[in-house]
Amino acid sequence: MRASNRPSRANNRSLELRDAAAHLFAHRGYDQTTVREIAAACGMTAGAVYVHFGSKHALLIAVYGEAVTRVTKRLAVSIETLDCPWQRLESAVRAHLEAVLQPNDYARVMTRVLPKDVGEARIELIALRDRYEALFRALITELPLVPQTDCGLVRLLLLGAINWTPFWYGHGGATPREIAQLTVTLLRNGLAQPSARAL
Amino acid sequence: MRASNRPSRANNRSLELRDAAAHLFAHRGYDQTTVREIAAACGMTAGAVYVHFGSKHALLIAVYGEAVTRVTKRLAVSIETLDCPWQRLESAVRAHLEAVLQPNDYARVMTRVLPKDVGEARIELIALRDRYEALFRALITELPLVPQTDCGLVRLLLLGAINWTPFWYGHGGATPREIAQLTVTLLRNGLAQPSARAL
DNA sequence: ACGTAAAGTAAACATTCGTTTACTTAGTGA
DNA sequence: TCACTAAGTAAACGAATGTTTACTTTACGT
Repeated sequence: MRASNRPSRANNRSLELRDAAAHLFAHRGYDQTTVREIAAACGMTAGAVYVHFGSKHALLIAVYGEAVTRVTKRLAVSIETLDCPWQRLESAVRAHLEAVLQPNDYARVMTRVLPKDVGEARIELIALRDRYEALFRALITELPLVPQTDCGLVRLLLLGAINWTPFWYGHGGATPREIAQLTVTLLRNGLAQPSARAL
Repeated sequence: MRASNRPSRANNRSLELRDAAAHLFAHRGYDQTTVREIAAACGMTAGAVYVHFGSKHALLIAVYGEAVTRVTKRLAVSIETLDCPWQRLESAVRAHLEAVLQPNDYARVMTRVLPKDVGEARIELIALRDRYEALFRALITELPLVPQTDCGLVRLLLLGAINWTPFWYGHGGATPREIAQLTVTLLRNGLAQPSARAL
């Protein structure tokens, strides 16, 4: 009746494998990471990976799913106490940036491996990502924008700007907080000198 | 003395190869494209590719260089008759988007294959890309922005937003012209209702 | 007419990769 | 104790890849 310390057998090495895969996918990309490397990172043989995951694709989907779950949770927490729509968006952008830019293996996979590059697993990855982007859709819908603004287009431009950050972060010198501030200020007020502001 | 119709020998199949490589790199990515496919697209054998290019990496660098040259030229033409800094930027963004979004093999390579994914050729690709991004640096420097704006950061966010467009273009329904308009309007005036505008 | 050198072929080379197979180990429940 | 099953290993498989080699073709200069 010792159900609590039972998992001596179910010593889930699956999670260990998933973490190792996340680390390698994030740092070297999906194609450049081999199953043997993932296994070796856990002190195992390549064959043993297939006891836990049916294929390399299945491993990627597991990593990607966990990434979306984690960053979704983090984002939800960061905005739950805020009321102002602009503040909520800025906080969400900042949470996203911190997740993506800090050496966070799971979050990095979301921007590092592109759904287009993984063939069969494409559909499942896109579904996972859509679930996440819906959060931003909601935040943007809340904003008091000038009439007839294309909210969908705004969301896509915003996500593009922040999804691209991993490719230059570090060379700019700006922190995630500063990037988030400028991004949302830009979205709200623009950058033109007030005297030169026009339609 | 028939120097004009001489090139029956120098029938530059190198360019033919480069074009085929551009097409395949743009549509399937660098890793997923094989040397044999590129050769077959020109009705050749894989071995013949190495008569013209020393390696697959060299072929990529040739494609990438040509891409930068073409899009640079196109961008320069699009802004040469304009004076207003905001109009110049909008025209440049539009030219960039049209190049990247239309089925233009060379321009697509610039956003489809990421320098990080190609190992040794990384340095040369980054140098080529920097040359292009310097054009945007100049356009942004011309803008009458609110004081103490981080122009570098603005440039990176802008390029991120438009570099990411290939991943969603077509699902949004917007044309390159509309995307460019919204992008620069956003950069200039922001999107908040005038009544709610604040620092 | 002839030698040369570029252009191209066919085939093999040497890896590398994802995956499978046959076998071993060890903890568990009855 | 004993059969059962999950976990893991070692090795091989089969396909694909970038690249090289040896050989052939062909157009041009002299």
